[in-house]
Amino acid sequence: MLVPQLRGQSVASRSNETKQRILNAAEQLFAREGFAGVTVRQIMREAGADVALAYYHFDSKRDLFDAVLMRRADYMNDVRHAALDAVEQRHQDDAPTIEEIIEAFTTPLLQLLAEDPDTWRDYFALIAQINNSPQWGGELMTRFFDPLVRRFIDAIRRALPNSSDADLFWCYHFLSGALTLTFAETGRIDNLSNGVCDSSDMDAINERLPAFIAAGFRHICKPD
Amino acid sequence: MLVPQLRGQSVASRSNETKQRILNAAEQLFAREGFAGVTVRQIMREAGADVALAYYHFDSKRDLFDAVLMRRADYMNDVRHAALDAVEQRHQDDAPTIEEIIEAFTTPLLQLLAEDPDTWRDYFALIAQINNSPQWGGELMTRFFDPLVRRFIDAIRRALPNSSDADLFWCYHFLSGALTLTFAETGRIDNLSNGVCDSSDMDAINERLPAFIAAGFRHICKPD
DNA sequence: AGCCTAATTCAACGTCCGTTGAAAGGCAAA
DNA sequence: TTTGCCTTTCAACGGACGTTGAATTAGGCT
Repeated sequence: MLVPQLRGQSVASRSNETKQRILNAAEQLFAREGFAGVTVRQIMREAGADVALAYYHFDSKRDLFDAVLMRRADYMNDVRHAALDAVEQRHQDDAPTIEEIIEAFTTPLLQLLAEDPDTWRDYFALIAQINNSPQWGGELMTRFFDPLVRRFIDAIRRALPNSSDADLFWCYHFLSGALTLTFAETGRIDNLSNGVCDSSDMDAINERLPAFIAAGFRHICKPD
Repeated sequence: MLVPQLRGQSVASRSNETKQRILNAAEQLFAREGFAGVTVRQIMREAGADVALAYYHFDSKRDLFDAVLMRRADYMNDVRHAALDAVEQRHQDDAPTIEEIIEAFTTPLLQLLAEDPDTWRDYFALIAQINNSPQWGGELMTRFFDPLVRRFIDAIRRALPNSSDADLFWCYHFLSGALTLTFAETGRIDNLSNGVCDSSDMDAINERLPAFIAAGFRHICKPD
């Protein structure tokens, strides 16, 4: 099948562009106010398009919400899988340290932020809200992130042999809470510290979060 | 001024009872669906009272939301202040360990859950959502919890002398994320672990969370 | 040119929203 | 019994909600 030469802009790409504009507007607004706090009309006003167009490109408000999540989930998972690949590549004979594994879980997020701050800031804020919501947390986090998370926990299990599953899962849960709050950039730490700390200071986070978490794992996950 | 003998139920106490019924319904619903995900009509249906009554007892939906938060915040802060008092009482001459301080921050929450599970479960879920929301996180957490949190950080500072403020605030931030997610009981860890772990298993949390966090503090907050 | 399909606009649907003013009920004081 | 205050009900307001069907536009194909 031949791909036709496109003069100017094809219909399909025009459609995809508006779809992305809608997703961008939705991502930003959902991140700030949550699913219920945003109306389809607001989103389409922000996207500069007619309300009905939302329902041409997506089945429903809920479907649009899922599409916002889905759009970046695969890429984010790929980046983190690649980081863990690199660690395992480096340690084909010996075992990596937990620090290296945790860093493979966290530093890709910092890289994404460095590449395209505005985009990923909103996405991470959205993930934080979902992770902490009884409504979405159980289902959506599981759906989008379980395979990656399981692989990381397996890697940590090998780095801390004979740890119990319960210890590993609980420690991952603590990691998950610390990580999502930190990347949500709610402004909380800025207020609490009277400006000593800056939510968006990624170097400060990179210097502390992986080491903090690794120390916690090390302390809890010991051979039975 | 004389307090009149009340035959049956006084007007004032009748009023306070419905007010509490409204707050209970609001707490439960806000915890599950967030501020915007709940309507005043839903709340009043759940509370078994007329819609307009919400606006007799509270100024607005937002005011009701604040009242839900405020109702338990003072008591919760008192319990945690008392726990830290006890630690400082025990260590008037020597310094307490970080473990003891962190436990004074976390175990009161477990006690509240043991006393009245249904009530506090919803409240903690609500706090978790607020803490992770860009909309509320900065302002509300600061308003309700800053004095207590500052006192705890001061105590940790004395237990880990010469730590930098930035280290202390960041480590507290990680604690905050881990703690609020853990007490939110979203069901996430149950799914992830295929039932190995149980969100509501407070013993499992008590055995791991304080030790995990203390190890993190110890590792990061070292003399300059 | 004319057709076909995909993309977009327009106008509207029924429903529910947060909120309010006025009326009704209940109970203590006089 | 009447008065007066506190609490609760009733009915409604204007507006915004999620969603839809039909009409319009735009662009590639023959």
